[in-house]
Amino acid sequence: MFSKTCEYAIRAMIFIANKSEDGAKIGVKEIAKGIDSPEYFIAKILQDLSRKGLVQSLKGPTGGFYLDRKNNSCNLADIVQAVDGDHLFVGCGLGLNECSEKHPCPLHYEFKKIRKDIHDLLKGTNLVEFNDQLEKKLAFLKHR
Amino acid sequence: MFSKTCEYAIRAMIFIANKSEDGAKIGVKEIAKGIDSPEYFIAKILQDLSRKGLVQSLKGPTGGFYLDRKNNSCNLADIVQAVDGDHLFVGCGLGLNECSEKHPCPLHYEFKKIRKDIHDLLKGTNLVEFNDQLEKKLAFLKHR
DNA sequence: CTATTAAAAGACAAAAAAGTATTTTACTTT
DNA sequence: AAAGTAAAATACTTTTTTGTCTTTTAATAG
Repeated sequence: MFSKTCEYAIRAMIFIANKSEDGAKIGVKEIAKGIDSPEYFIAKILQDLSRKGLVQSLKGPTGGFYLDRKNNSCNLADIVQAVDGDHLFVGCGLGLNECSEKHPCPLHYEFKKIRKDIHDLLKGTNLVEFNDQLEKKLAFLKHR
Repeated sequence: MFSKTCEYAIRAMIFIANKSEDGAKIGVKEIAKGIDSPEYFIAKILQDLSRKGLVQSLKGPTGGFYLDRKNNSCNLADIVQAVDGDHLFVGCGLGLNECSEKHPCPLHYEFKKIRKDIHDLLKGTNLVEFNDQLEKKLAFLKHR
């Protein structure tokens, strides 16, 4: 569904949203531990998201990653879009690059609905939405 | 959603189902042309599906790929399962390998529904189902 | 101002996926 | 039986994805 990069990105963003509620900044090491991801890899991913403005960062001591007001209202579709592009949302399920209403693949209309459901779900899901569940340990971002 | 291999596999299987309605056998070249795929690549994919019994094949002159009665009732989920495994149907959307009702990722329940929809759609879609549309050129398996 | 800290940038490496080519095997037609 | 055909098997190459490491830049604390 998502690329590995994108999976890590979503988990990291939820993690940061959760940990930086009070304006704190979170370092790469803590994030990597918190979501069970390779440290250098998630660093690279976050740098990319930072360049794209989905997350804020600050260098130096007490530095780290955090979200500003705008980032907080970011939804999961924004992250997927930034990392994997819109392929999942608009691409042909069978890989035809000319698939359209005028020239549909056999599954065009069926997939349209699925893709819409996925997009609606992600678009309607805000980063901060999980803070409660995470705190109460009703949901998890790592393996155990 | 699917791997490239799986996309080609589905398109090829639908193509074969369509072309071998009357028991004819279809060669790799014709298939590759019919679905706009790399010839050697689709050959390899079909050999794999043949080994797994999802498609029949015969060597030599007048040889090629075709479907027997059983294969005809094969649905798209069977193909996806054979090529990509069950990852799409049962895996965690965020890549946690220990994701479960007892230890859910934040999106576990939402994804559960999506995955079920995808599975139901594929499971409920038979190969031969598209013969009509394809013949009437209401649906296509290649780029133009 | 200096030392330290942490992200940014960019180069590198490994693994997996995608794609190609060659040789072997099996079947048919003559 | 021999020649020709088409899939099977297998080896190989390229590209993409995933993951790691080193150097540079920017911020802060002392």
